[in-house]
Amino acid sequence: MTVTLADVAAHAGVSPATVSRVLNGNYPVAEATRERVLQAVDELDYVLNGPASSLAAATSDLVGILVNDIADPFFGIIAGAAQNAIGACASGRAGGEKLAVVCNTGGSPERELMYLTLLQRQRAAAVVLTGGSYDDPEHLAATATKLARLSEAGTRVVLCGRPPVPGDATATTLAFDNRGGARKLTEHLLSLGHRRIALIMGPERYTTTRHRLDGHRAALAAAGLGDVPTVHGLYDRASGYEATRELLRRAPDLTAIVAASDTVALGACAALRDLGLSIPGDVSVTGFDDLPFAIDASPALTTVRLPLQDAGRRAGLLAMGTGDVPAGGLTTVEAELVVRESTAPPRA
Amino acid sequence: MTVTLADVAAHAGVSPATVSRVLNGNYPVAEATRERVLQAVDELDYVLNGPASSLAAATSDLVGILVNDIADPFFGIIAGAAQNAIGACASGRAGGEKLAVVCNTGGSPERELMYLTLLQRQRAAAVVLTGGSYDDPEHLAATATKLARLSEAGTRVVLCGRPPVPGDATATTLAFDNRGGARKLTEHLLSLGHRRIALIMGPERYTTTRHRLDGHRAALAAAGLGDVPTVHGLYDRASGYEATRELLRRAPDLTAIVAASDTVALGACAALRDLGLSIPGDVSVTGFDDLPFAIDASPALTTVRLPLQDAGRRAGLLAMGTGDVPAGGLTTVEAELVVRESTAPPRA
DNA sequence: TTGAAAGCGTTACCAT
DNA sequence: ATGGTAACGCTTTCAA
Repeated sequence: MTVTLADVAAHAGVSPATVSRVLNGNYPVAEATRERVLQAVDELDYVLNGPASSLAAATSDLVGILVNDIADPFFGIIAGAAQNAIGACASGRAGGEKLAVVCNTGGSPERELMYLTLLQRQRAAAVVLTGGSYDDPEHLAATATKLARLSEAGTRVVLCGRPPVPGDATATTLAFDNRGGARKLTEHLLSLGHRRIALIMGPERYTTTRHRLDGHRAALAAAGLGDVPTVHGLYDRASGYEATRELLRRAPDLTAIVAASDTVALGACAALRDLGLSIPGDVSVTGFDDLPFAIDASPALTTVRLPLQDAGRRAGLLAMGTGDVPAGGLTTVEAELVVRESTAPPRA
Repeated sequence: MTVTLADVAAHAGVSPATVSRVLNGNYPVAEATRERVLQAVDELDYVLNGPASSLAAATSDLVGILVNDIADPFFGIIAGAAQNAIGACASGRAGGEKLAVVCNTGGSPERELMYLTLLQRQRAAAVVLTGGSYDDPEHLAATATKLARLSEAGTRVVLCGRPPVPGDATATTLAFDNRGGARKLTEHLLSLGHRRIALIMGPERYTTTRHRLDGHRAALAAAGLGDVPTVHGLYDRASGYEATRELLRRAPDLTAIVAASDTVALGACAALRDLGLSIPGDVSVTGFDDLPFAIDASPALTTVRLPLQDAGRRAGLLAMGTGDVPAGGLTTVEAELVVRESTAPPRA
C-alpha cells in the first residue's frame, strides 16, 4: 500500500540500511549511491514513517512550545520566533527539519501538564515553556516532576520567561527580569510627575505577577508613596476593561494606569473610551505600544520585538542544543514592561 | 530503563495484550483486571510510547492546525477555538486525548508544504488549514496533491476559511464568504455617506484578496463609483502603516480606509496618528473593533468572537469526525469583515 | 475474557 | 562504503 523504506531500497538496488543512511545523512555514503537513492525516493514519492523512525531511534523531531494564550500576540511573537529559530536548525534527521508546534494551555495548570504528558508520550525532542506559571506548591511540584521525567528521557527543556524550577539544573532558563522591569517602569512614570498611579495586575498567584508587584512597590516606596489602587485580573482584554472601570470608581483622580500586558491595556483603553475620557489627557495607560498616546510608535515596536525575537531565537537554539549558550547558562533580558514605556504627560 | 507496557503487564500479572486493551478502551476487559492494570500503570508511572503505538496502529493522535501568522490574534482565536474543540473530543479513556498543535507557516507556500509533509510523516490524525492561500497554479497543484496523499493515508483534512481544493471531495470545508462580506462592508460605508474610500488589501495573489476585491468593486460599481485608490501589502501592521501613508499621499481627501484585517488596521491607525490626523474626524478606518471610533466596542467583540469560535469548534469536530456536520457538508459563515463594521461618521 | 505471537517500518550494531 | 539483521514497544488477529 504505502511506500516503505524497503521499497525504496529495492528500487535503488541497495539495502534498507543504506537508504536510511542517505536519508539521515549521518554516515558517509558514496555520492553515486546517494543520488540513486534520492532518485528512487523521488520516483516513488516516498515519505519517511515518523513513528517507526522515532521508535527505532528512541527520539522524535517534534518540539513543543507551550504558551498561556495563543490569541495573545505577546505569545504569538515569542512562539513565532522560537519556531523560526528551531526551523533554522537544519541538523539531524531526514531533511533535518524539526516539527516545531505550539500548544495552547490557556493558562490552565492541568492543560499544561496534559500537554507535557502528551509530548512525553511522543518522545519530543524538546519542550519550551513560556510565560509565568501558577504559583501553587502542588502544581509546581507536579510540573517539576514531569519536567524531570522529560529530561531523563532525553527531552530538552527550555524555560522562556518563566522562573527556574527549584531543584533542577538540566533545564535551560531564559529569565525575564520582571521585578527590575516593573521597578523601572514605575520610576519612569514617577519621573514624569505622576503621583496618582494605579495597577492592573495579572492573577494574584502567578509568579510574574508577584515579581512585578515587588518591583512596583519598591519604586513607589522609594518615592515615598505607599500602596496604590491595585486590581488583579486575567491577562486578557476583558480584565483590562473591567479593572479600569473598577479603578476609576475607586479613585477618579488617577493620572496613570499600568496594565499587565498589551492585551490588558487594550481593554483599559476601551474602558476609558466608554467612560468618555480621552487619551492622553485625562488618564494615561502604560503597557501598550500601539495606542494613540505612544509617542514613538514605530521605534517602540522595534524595541519590543528585537529582544523578544532574540529571546525566542536563543530559546530555540538552546532547545536544539546547537549552541550559543551564554557562559552563565542563564540569560536575563529586559522585562517586557520596560520596553513599552509610554511618555504620555501627566494631567497637570 | 524506561517503563514499557510489558513491565506494566508483568506488574499486574496479565499479558501485554490486556494492558493495551485497557489503555485503549476498545475491547471489553473484566472490571477487576482493568483496575489492577490501571493501578500498575499508576504505580510504575507508565507513559505510553507514542511512536510505537502509532507505528503499530498506523495512526497517531496528532492534529496539526496550520496558520499564516501566529502573531496575529485573528489566527490565534481560530487556532485556540479549534484546539479547544479537539481537546473536548475526549473519545476514549486515559488515552483518548488528541495532541492538537499549531504550526506557523508565516504565509509561505513552501513552509506550508513542509509542515504538511512533516505531519504526513507523523501520520497525523488530522490537519486543519486556516486562512487564504497563495493563488499560484503550481503551488495550488502541489498542495492539492499533498492533501490527496494525506487523505489516502487516513489523515482527515479540514479547510477553515480557505477555498475548497478543486478536484477534492474528501476535505471538509468551512468557507468564509469573503466576497459577500466585502460587499456588505463597502455598502455600509457608502450608506454612511462616504464617497472617497480607499482599500488596503492583502497580497495580490491571495485567494482571499481576490474575493474581497470582487466584493468591494461590486458595491462601488452599484453606487456608480469606479475604482478607488488601492494598495496591496502583507497582512501585518507594517503594511497597514506604509499603505496608509501611501494612500494619503495619493489622495489626501480620503474619508474612509478599509483595512484587510485587524492587524493591518492597527498599522493604519498608527500612520494616521503620526500624520497628525485624529480618529475619528479626519479619516475613518474600518476593520478593527478595538479602536476609539468603534461605537459598540464590547458587543462588537462578542459579535466577532462567537462566529469565529463557532467556526473553530465545528472545524475541530469535523476534524475528529465526531459529528454535527451540517447537512450540506459545507458551512458558510459571515466574513470576518462583516462583523467588524465601523459606524464612524464621514467627515462632512 | 484473556494470552500468544506475528508484524508495523526504522535504526544501529556488527560484519564484510 | 555497504549489507544483514536484531531490536524498538505496541497493536491486533487468532486461539483458547
